[in-house]
Amino acid sequence: MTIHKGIRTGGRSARVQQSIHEAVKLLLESHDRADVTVPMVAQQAGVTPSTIYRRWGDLATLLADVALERFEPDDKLPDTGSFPGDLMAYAEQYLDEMSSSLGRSMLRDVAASDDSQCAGRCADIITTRLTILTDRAQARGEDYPPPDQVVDRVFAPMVYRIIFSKTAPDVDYVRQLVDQCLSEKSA
Amino acid sequence: MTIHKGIRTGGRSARVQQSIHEAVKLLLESHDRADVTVPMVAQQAGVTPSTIYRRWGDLATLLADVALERFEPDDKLPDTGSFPGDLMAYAEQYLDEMSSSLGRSMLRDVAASDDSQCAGRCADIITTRLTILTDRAQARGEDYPPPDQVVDRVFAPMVYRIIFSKTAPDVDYVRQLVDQCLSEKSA
DNA sequence: TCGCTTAACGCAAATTATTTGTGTTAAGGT
DNA sequence: ACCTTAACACAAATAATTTGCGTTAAGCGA
Repeated sequence: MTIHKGIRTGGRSARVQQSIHEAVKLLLESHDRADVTVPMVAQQAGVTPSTIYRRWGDLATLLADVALERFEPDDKLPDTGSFPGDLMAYAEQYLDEMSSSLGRSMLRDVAASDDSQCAGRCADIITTRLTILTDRAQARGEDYPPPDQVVDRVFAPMVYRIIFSKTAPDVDYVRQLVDQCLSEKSA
Repeated sequence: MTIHKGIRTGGRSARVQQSIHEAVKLLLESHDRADVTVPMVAQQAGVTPSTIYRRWGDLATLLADVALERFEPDDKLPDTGSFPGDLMAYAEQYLDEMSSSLGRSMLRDVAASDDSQCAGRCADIITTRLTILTDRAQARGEDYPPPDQVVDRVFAPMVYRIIFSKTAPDVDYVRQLVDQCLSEKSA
């Protein structure tokens, strides 16, 4: 018994949603983000445009939804044996994924989403993953900063520069952020 | 002799641009950002839609352009007599402007802009204003952090929370950011 | 398992937004 | 004052979005 009262999550609906998500991802590889349209996605996915409009409302919402799905991690965070190492590895991986042209536009799509749940979930993903790292640290008996502080000191600056700066941040910059974050009190 | 080679910046062009900007600002007060359209703006401004499409390309670009104009400060930064006071005043003012529903959507519009110059100028405005504050601090003989560090420590977290967090940051949070930023070495 | 209800879809017509071709106006330079 | 042509208005052509309605099948309960 599902919790939802009437909203259908499986069967054909699930297949349609998946094929539309796939279509977006496929089109985004060969086309510029600016010239992919709803009818284009619909044709690629083998559905009618009205299906997409009825479900997502507009292209921006759909793109944000797909981007969010991509942010959802499928791989485990590598355990380097120490919190500083774990954090550095995650931060570098995040930079690598998000500073690319595609990652950048995905970040923009989510940021632009007027649905506050969408952008919120994006932030939740980072916080959740950081909590995994701090849990590990605690289990090891290490000293560590709270996840919120890591967000402020490392990920917020990184995301800010990716979105607003003309030049993408490099690895050295991220290392600096992590080092500075770790050389402080745990509040 | 203007530097531009053929691009017209005055006379009718300037009047049309201004009336379109005014129209956007007016419409954004009574309508939700999601349901203002190009033809709607055109009618309000007394121009034809094709004028807007030819000049800005699409609604998103126009909205980002108008938002950027609004970010451009018309008032002077208040001189409180010390760098900590100046910075706190500016940070609080920024929070006040950007955490409103309108400010939030303006920030999103600029962030979503695929024109890298647009988002870049948004960041430049902050850095430029911070440089004014550090120049004052230097003239007073105060110790102060470099503008880039203030961006990382104060404005990046603030903007990140405004865009991605479900709940807007409050004044206490910003005060904490400023305090923490100032209690560090000037790198 | 078998119906029942209705969410989600396809299809096509109606509406609205965007692009494009052409003529006109006036900004910026000579 | 006189060119050149950027920027605009207008309207026709195209493309995107919305909407009405019939059909399919997901989720639910007997």
